[in-house]
Amino acid sequence: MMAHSAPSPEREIFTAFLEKNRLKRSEQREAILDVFLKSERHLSVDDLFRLVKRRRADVGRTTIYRTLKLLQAAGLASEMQIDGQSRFEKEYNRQHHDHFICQGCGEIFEFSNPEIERIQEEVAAGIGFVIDGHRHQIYGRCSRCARRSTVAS
Amino acid sequence: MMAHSAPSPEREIFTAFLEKNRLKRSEQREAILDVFLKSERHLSVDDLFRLVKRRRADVGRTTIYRTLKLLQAAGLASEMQIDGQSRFEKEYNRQHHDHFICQGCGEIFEFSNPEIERIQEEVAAGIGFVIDGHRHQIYGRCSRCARRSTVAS
DNA sequence: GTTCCTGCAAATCCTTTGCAAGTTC
DNA sequence: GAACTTGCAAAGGATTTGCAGGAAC
Repeated sequence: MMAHSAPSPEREIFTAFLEKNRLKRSEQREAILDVFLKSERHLSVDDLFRLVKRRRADVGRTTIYRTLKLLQAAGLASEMQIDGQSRFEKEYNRQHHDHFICQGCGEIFEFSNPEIERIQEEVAAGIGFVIDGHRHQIYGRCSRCARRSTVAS
Repeated sequence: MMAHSAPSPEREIFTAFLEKNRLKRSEQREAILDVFLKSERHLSVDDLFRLVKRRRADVGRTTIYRTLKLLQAAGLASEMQIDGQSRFEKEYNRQHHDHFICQGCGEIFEFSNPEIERIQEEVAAGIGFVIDGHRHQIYGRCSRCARRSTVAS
C-alpha cells in the first residue's frame, strides 16, 4: 500500500527519476524523502534514521543509506563531510555554497562568495587545472559561542 | 637499542615534545619520523605503513597510527581528509595552504591565496563568526590529465 | 625497577553487501 | 508473476583499545 504526499517539484523529480531507472516507489522511500525535505538541517545518516523511525518504527538503517544514494543520484541531496561524518542537505534548486561550522554548538552556516570563486578559477587557470568542484569549510565559533567563550574565560 | 639520525629542527622538536610529556624515544618512532620527513607527499596511513615497513618489517600499523597522533600534537604533521581517507603532510615551518586534487592521477597541488583568506575573514566578520581554521579543497583535473581527457574523448 | 611502548587481536564505528521474504507494477 | 525493495545479519574498511611482553629511562 502506498501513502500519498502533497505534490512538490522535488517529489515529481524523484518519481521521474524512479521511472526513468525502472525503480519502484515504496512507502519507505516516500517517508524518507518527506522527512528529508521537511528538514532544514544538515543531517547525518543517523539523524535521518531517527527522524524517519518516528514515523515508521520498522524502517532499517540500510534503507536510509540506499535511499540517500538515490536522492543524490536524482540531484535532490548533496553530501558533505564534517569530522569524517557524512551529512546531507537539500540540493534541488539550490546554488552552490560553502559552510561555516561552529565548533561550539555545531551549527552550520552557509555562505557563498563569487569573488572567492573567481579567484579560485584564476589560481587554477594559472596551473592549467580544470575545476570540477570544491569544498570549502571554515571552522570557528559563531557569534553567540564566541561571545560566550569570551565572557566565560 | 637506539638508532641515531642526523639532527634536524624537526627531530629536535620531536625529542623536546617527548621529554616534555615524559614519553620515551623508540626505534619505531624514530623510523616513522624519518620516513615521514623524507617524504614530500601527502601520505595515507597505509602509505606510511608500507614505507616504514621496508625499513623495519616488524612495525605494526597501530604504531603508525599512534605515532602520527604524536607528530600532530608536536606540530610536525597535519591531517587532511581526501575521499574520507586521512592523509598527512609535514607541518613544521610551513605556512597555511589549501589543495587542488586531481581526480585523474590523484596528484595533489598546494596553493595559498591571501585574497581568498581576506575575503573569508570579511564574510565571517559579517556574521560575527570567529575563524579558527579552514579546509579548502578544489577538485578537478591537472593540466596533464585535462589534456589527456580532451584528446581521448 | 618503574613507566612507557609495541604488536597482536579484539572491539568500534560507519557503510556496504548477500539473502530470503515481502512489495510494486 | 517478474522484478525490485526491505531488513537483518554478516562482511568490510578504517581506526582505536585492551593487554601481555619488551624496551627505555
